[in-house]
Amino acid sequence: MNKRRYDSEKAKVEIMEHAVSLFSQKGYNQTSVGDISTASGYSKGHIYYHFENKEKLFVLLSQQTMQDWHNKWLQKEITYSTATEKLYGMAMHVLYHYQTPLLRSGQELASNPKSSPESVKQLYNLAIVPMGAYHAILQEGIDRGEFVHGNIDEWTVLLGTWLGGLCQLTNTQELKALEPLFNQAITIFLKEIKKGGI
Amino acid sequence: MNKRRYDSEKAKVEIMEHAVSLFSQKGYNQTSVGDISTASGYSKGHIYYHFENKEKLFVLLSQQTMQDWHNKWLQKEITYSTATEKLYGMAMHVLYHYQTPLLRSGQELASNPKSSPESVKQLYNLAIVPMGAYHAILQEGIDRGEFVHGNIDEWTVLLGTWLGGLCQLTNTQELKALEPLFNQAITIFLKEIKKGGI
DNA sequence: ATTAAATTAGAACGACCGTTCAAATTTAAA
DNA sequence: TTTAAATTTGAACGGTCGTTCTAATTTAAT
Repeated sequence: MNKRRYDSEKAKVEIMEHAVSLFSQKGYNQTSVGDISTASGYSKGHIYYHFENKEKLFVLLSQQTMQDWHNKWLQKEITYSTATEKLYGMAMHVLYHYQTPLLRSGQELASNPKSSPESVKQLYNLAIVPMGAYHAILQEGIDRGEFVHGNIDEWTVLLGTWLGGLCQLTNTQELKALEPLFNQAITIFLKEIKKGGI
Repeated sequence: MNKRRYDSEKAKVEIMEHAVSLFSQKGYNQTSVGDISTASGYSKGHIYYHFENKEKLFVLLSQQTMQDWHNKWLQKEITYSTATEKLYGMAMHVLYHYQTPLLRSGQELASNPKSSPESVKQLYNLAIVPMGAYHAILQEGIDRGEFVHGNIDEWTVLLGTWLGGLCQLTNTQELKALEPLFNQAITIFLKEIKKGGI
């Protein structure tokens, strides 16, 4: 056994990893700082050395997770050539990479009157990220002549809520089994917006 | 001031009303029995005279709320003559009467490992009620020749998740403003299932 | 080698929460 | 009127949790 050396950054990363996992599994309120301490192997005091409080830690984790999701999408996006393909690709990206349980924990925090308004605001702002991605695809489809001209903002919300609703199924069903459902949603949605009829 | 008389049933009802309101506003974990006691004006001890514990109280409230929603729908349903009309009517019924905040609190309870498995099961069973209502409309549409023959179970899930996703918007937006969105979702969905093309 | 800063641990605190319990009050039956 | 049951209260308990604080340990600079 080597002599232990402090590596504060490694500790911070490990704490964050375990915290994400616990918040996703148990929700915000039911995950205690003690839980994170036990899981990560670092003391409670040490967690407060790295993070101001539990709330700020959670917000940071949520933002990072959402950023991660978006970055992965931007990488995958360039492998598709049409907006139609991108919609199907996005459905799979949401199904497999959208961290539904973590984001739902955010609703727990946001619905608590004791939470700081700033944190609540930051969590609500997270919803803008996926909506922006959907909007970009739809805009591209219109520009490329794949999709008809229509109320793009309304389309964005409709698509976003549908994918968001479908994501709730990931609690109780296997991801693989949900693929046809996600694809079918895109197919139906495309009938509305795609140029050239059925 | 009349001499006060015990009216246990009235007390029970009042406690339940305030509990529903609080669970909806603040979520399950963030609503304490003390909160319900203060709001209803009955002591904590009295709440436990009527209900075994907080968890059972919440499950009862959820079941009653869902039952209520369904009964109201059954009454309204008979005012529509076609399955197509019923779909639009159902969208409005969901928008205005589905108690999204309360039901979301159920996810809080269900995601807590300390919750009794029986309660969790009962909460999950609640989702069957609206799905059953959607299924009935789709079945009727097919039987009446309004809708094409298709995978009715898949349709049910797709419709249910879409309406469920749209309901999340009720947190941040006025109900009235959401009407066009709900209607548009039905319109798009109908393009997929309605007989006779576009 | 000395020293100041960075890092980590763990005890302790104060607050809150779900639940229990014994006692007080009211009701209804005898 | 007496008595037992139903109803209601409020104090109390045991537990948990977020946070703070002090002290110990390690690191890096002098």
